[in-house]
Amino acid sequence: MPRNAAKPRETYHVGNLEPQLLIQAKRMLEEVGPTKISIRAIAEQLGVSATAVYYHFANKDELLSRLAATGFSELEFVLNQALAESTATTILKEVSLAYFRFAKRNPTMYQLMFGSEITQATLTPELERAREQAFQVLKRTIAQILDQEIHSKMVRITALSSWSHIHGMASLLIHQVIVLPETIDEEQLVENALQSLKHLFSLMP
Amino acid sequence: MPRNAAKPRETYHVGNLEPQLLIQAKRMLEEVGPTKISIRAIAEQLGVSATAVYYHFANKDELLSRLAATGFSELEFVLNQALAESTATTILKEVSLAYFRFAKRNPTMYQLMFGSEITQATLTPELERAREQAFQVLKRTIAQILDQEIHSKMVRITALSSWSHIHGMASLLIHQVIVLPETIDEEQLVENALQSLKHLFSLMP
DNA sequence: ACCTGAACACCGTTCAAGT
DNA sequence: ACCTGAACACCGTTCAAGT
Repeated sequence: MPRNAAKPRETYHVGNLEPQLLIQAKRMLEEVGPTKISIRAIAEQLGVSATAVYYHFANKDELLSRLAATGFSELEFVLNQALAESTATTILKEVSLAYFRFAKRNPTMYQLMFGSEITQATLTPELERAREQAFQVLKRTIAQILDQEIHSKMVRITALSSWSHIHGMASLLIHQVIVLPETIDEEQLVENALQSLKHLFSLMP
Repeated sequence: MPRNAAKPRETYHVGNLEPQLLIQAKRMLEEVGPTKISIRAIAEQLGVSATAVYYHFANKDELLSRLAATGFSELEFVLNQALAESTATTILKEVSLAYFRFAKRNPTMYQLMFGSEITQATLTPELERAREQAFQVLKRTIAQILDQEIHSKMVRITALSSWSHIHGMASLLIHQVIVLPETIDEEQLVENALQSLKHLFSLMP
């Protein structure tokens, strides 16, 4: 018995199967997580044979890469939004908070985007572009704060370092390596994380 | 044909299968990565039936958890070593560097330790303890720098934040989200990452 | 151009049975 | 106490064939 009611089609041809596969894949990702997502199950849920998938995607890796790419586009969007709405003094906190919120609200997608399921062997150009564009927003943010050229080495390493910080927090929380009380205020948490590091570094040479 | 020559035993009984399974699992982890590790293959390589594994481990999750726990113990060890060998002015850099090096030298183990393969459903007490002990070293490091009680809230959030930073860097590099030149000096990289954040935060309110 | 069915080589896990 | 064999319900992927 299938875990989900198959919806049998009347027509042999589906029409626009490709986008439907991505939509269903996303749904399944949210339900079962990045490790248990399955091509056969996705196909079955759409009432289509498993092999139909292979007409539209080279393999599972490519489908997942395409899916992850949409995640990076969404992330880029929310970061750009935060950047646009922030003032000079709050810019780092606002962008970091937007990043953190995206991760917390889309944990399975975030795991897919940064996890081991997507091998770099099959890295789609589309995925690499989407990733790079999201990182660009972080670079713009940092360039603005530092008041330096976006292509400078200084901006690059600082953006990388700042990205690491917020990505690390998101990652540790999502994987439950650290557990915080349910009631915690996300804004306070990000603010505290930034301030505590500021203080720590002020003590260093 | 098996991908690895099975070594048939003469005796029915193996003796100490449990540790051997963990050793072989580690070997396989390093060869094929955390997503492709397989109980059947591990058993076959030891010349033992796949079901023998289930006498020693409840399931795959438990085996992987036990394996990950050894990773956290090793990490704890190298962190402690760095902490012991560092001076007051270099302590943060030294511990961060030790952490970063562990991740770079054991990428598949690191992926397993922080990835999606281990569900929190089957989180072994052993794994939780090992994790917590590694984190304790980071806390001790921070407590020393801040010159505060190790159990204070301030130490906790700062250690968490600092851990996020270095874990984020390791994670982004291992997953090839960012690619650095082969020739890069790890010590310089960590130093630059710390310094760039110090400067960034100095510009914030 | 787009999809199916059968087949292959894998999985993790169970259960009764063997030593 | 420790291990095996057969069986079940899954996978991803290929290939020839159908519409």
